Amino acid sequence: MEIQGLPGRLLDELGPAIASGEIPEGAVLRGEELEGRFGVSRTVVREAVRILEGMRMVASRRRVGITVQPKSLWDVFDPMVIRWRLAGADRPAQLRSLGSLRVAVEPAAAALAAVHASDDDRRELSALAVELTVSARAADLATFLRHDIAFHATVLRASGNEMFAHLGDTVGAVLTGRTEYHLMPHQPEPYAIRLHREVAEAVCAGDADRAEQAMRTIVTGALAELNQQLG
Amino acid sequence: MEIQGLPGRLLDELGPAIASGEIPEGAVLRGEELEGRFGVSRTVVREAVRILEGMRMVASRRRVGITVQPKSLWDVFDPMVIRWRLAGADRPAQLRSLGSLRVAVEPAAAALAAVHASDDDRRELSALAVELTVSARAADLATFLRHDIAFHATVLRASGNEMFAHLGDTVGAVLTGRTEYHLMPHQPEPYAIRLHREVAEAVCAGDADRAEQAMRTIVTGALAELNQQLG
DNA sequence: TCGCCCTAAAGATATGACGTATTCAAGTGC
DNA sequence: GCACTTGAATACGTCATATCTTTAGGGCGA
Repeated sequence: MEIQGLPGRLLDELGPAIASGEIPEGAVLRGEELEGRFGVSRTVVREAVRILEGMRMVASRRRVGITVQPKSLWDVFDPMVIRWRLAGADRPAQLRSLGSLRVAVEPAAAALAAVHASDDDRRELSALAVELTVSARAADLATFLRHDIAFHATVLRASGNEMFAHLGDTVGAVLTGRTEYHLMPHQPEPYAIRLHREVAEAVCAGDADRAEQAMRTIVTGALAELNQQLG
Repeated sequence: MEIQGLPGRLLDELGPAIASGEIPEGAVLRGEELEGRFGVSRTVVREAVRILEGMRMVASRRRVGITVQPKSLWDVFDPMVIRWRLAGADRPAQLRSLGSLRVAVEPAAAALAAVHASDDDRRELSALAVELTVSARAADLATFLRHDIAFHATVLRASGNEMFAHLGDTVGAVLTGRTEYHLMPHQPEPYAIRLHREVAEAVCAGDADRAEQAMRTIVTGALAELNQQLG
């Protein structure tokens, strides 16, 4: 999943630093300076910079250096960018953006899943709904989170739309970030659990409308809770 | 917008070849072979490969070579990947995926735009709706397409959600691809034009529900038409 | 003051050398 | 005959250095 080798480690330094604004938009880095700062060779610096350039976070121009691009140009859908922003000062804004995206996408994915899901998908969804109920009742937040992530990822994957499917990891990151944010205060609400069961049942029954509605209730609720948490 | 220099040109060769399946999933390339095939140095090959690795289209392992990853791992939201797939054999599948994404995202964006749009945004939207009407009546498909792209991009940007905003270019690519696909047959339907005007009016009036509904009608109609075209 | 040209700065590319992980197979022992 | 070990071949990973290309910015002249 991660970029390997020294360029990867350089990215792990530079990416978060840029994403958090520590290296501000418009700042100019020089390749030679980075070589010295991180004690790596030119090759490594250039490959790392190329990757950042690929996500439009920096632009490299002769005679000028490597300039940090304005945020509005970044590939905000790149999983690495999302991870970096969630880990840094941008976390609230990133959670809000992702919250709206979830409200838009997940209900649609649930509706598609009700039509296109394979038998395996439906079985897995039912099983996850049960496990979700169990771990919630046991107040085991860690496994609850794990199953919750798997549940949403399964719905997205079962939609049959590759682009929706790829948001599975992103949604997982949101759920993780959200759980970390309010520091696992209390056990999950029974109402939310019931909605997850309803999504699973509706998908199994092929009822697109009911699946979509139930999922919409889940994600709009999550967004409302998020806005409340963030003020 | 494009990656510059020789690595960029290498990408323009490799990316489409992989995206179209000409270089199939699981295929193994050797760095040295690419040097020879394209007449460039190791430096260039490595930087291009790093970028492809960043989009998870290839993975480079010692003693093995550069292997093409399965499609399911690709960063399907990366603008470059989308462009390559739209240009090649994957175009129908990519258009379908993007169609569903539009149905999910654009109505939500229109609703948000009705609440968050700036005065400039509202003015621009109204102007574009007018120009859309004019160019449609004149059967000027080229400028109609240009205004249509600008219209949808403006709604997405006006939503205030950075992730929605970034889908503007992607939607533009879809509209362009769609126009090319059925070879600009007849002039745009008056009904669709009226819906665009309605979106603009609703956003200006701050009526989120009406904006969302009108936009939903537009994009579901587009998706239905697409499915009909593709069989 | 304006515009052209020159120079130096910094990235872009090429190349040679060495390091290192990984695969595959030969060889050895049981 | 089979399994385990070990070593060599291979292809990427990294570093260092040299040369080319572009271009910002200053200097020069009209």
